[in-house]
Amino acid sequence: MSFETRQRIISTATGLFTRQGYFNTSVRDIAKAAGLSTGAVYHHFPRKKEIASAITDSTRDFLVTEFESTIAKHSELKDQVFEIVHTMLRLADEKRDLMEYALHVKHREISPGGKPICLAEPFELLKKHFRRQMALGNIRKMDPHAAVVCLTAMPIRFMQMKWDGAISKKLISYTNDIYECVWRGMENS
Amino acid sequence: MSFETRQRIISTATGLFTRQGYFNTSVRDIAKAAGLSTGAVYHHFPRKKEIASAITDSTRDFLVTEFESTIAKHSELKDQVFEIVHTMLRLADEKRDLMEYALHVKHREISPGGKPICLAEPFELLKKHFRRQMALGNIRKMDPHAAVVCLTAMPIRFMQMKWDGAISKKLISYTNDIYECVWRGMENS
DNA sequence: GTCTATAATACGATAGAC
DNA sequence: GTCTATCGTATTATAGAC
Repeated sequence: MSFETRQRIISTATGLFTRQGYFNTSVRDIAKAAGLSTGAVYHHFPRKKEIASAITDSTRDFLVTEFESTIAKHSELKDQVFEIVHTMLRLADEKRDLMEYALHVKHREISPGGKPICLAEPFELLKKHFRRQMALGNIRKMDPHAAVVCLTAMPIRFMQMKWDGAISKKLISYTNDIYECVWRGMENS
Repeated sequence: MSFETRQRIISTATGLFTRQGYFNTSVRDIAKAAGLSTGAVYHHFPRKKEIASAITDSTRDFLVTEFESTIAKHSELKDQVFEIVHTMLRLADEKRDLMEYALHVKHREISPGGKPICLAEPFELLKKHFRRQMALGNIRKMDPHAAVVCLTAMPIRFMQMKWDGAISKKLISYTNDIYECVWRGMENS
């Protein structure tokens, strides 16, 4: 099945989908950019939609692993919060295609009923963690949804603004400002 | 030019674009849903893209007016912040199509170089206001971008989650939780 | 201003040779 | 596994009657 070819198709498509959108990218575009013919692409993926699904799956898995190891780095919640904010911004700077695909591509338009990556496993992972911390009294009492959104909303909005061209600086340079807002928003004081 | 017909095309298209996406909506779809023929639609709009532009323009104007009057309601910043959060959530509940179009439709995919509505005039309006408040010492010193994102990120993320089906309750019911996080994040204490 | 009919094109997907 | 060639279809947009 030529694993490398399949992988090249995936990474080529990720770039094209995020840069020009799923619907503005034809299978011909992907094939040409990957140095293949349309026939070859269709040999690896029965449908265009399946290429998008493959990207979604690998992105989701990557983010779950990344979040798990980020949380494991510290024992104090305060430090974990800083580290999560930092990681999200760093990934947006370093793996732009991957993060933009996860957050910006409208999966619902591609396959009806499809949930965005950020609301699936990676989001649930964080929600569970903060529910425990809330029970322990380490953050204020509030709706569990609100706690996770308090943590992720600012990093995500900054990413979206960066991708939309409203920010030119590296996102990582906003780490402290964002962390301060986030932590003050949830700390139990 | 039959103003009502033009208006019916716009509101019909807004619903279709937000529900099934710009690229999954054909001009035939719009015409049929509006009770017209494709020829009639093309009489009012030379290109499909222009329909999207017309929606964008009216949405932007609406939001600017809405934000201006919301800020004018109170003199205390604290109250203004609550009111803005409340207004954003209320609009998302009451004018879903309009808000979802403003925030969820990927304008960049429709016309290259197009900025999202939320980053244009409405966003700039809030940024100017908070820059003044920061100079007056009413909120903590931080990057002006960060201050506005601190205010808008949580309401916007909640909207996106609602539209993606992750939330079923009315958004307005989260007003207090969101306001607490936002205000604690920016207050000068 | 609205209709029907159709032109022109691009796309997803397939067939069959190599 | 990869290629070229092509089918069938859907889409944007136009032409011309009413």
